[in-house]
Amino acid sequence: MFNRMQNQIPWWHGRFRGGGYRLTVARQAILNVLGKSDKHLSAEDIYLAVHKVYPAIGLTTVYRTLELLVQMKMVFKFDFGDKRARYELAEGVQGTKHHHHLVCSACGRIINYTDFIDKEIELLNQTEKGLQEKFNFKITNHIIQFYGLCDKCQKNG
Amino acid sequence: MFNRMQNQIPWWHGRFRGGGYRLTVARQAILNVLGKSDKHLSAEDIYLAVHKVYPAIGLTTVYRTLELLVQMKMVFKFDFGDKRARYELAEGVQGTKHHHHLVCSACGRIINYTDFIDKEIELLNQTEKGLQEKFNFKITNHIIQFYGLCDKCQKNG
DNA sequence: ATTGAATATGAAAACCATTATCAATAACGG
DNA sequence: CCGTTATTGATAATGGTTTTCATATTCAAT
Repeated sequence: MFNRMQNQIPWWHGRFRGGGYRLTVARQAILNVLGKSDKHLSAEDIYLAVHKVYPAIGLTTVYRTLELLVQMKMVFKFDFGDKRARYELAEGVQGTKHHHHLVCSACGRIINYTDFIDKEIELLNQTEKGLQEKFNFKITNHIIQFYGLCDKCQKNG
Repeated sequence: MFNRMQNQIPWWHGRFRGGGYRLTVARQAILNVLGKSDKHLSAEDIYLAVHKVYPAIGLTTVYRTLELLVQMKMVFKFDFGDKRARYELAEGVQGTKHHHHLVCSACGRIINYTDFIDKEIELLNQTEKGLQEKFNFKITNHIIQFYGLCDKCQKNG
């Protein structure tokens, strides 16, 4: 019973070993950061958070690991138009819910919303099916995003 | 009747002068390129096309002009995930139809589609209204895009 | 536990689309 | 035609992301 937490194999162990990848300190640290955050972290955000616990882990490794995690479909990569990529745990991983984003063009604030999602998904599925048939395109993913001004920026603008 | 084409004031004349902007050779050349192309040009694509006719026009001017045109809402700027921005004439300008994009992740091919658009627009409008009310967000625009593999890349993959 | 082979990492340099700088040029109202 | 002021081009700078390459780590086999 003692030492249970430390020695327990984390849920992602199989995902790595199964894919032929090694389970390194850096990769676990990065996944931990992503798992604890409420999202939209840039590579540098993640680097800084990881750096507090493991100062030896470099920014290059963060980039490389994120690329790997995206490829493994454990992480989603987003572009909110502010020149830096943003990352968050993929839907389903660690109970992450499907959601879309609302981005303030002025201050960069990002709101996750899950409202109206059901209808969106439904339409998306229909459209995907239609597009697959018409263009013989095998659709793997989609992006839906809204841009605008948040309440604060409307007042200050 | 003679010289009619050359001397006619182009449709965009008023848009510039009305906004306090000058109607320069570079700006007209860039608009011409955008108007003749069937879309998704990068800044460099545009620069090269313009360069054939006006070798003196530099890449910097192309970037600056595109920025201006986007701000004037005459041009849309897109990101298809290949590190370079893409531009096309805005909806309504020169009869451009509203459409969305289907992007091949493998070869970068982009297909415009107008099918299913009506339902998409309808849903988007509903969602926008809902989001405005719930989050007090003033929505200005949206992005909807599908990614996948085109028929060729499915075979070669 | 130790070892060896292959993967993963860090520091630094390279990349490359886009922006900023600044002196020279062009647009256009008068 | 002139003068004012926006616009431009060459060049340098920026900054997030990738490459490079020598070193360190993982982990299966011993």
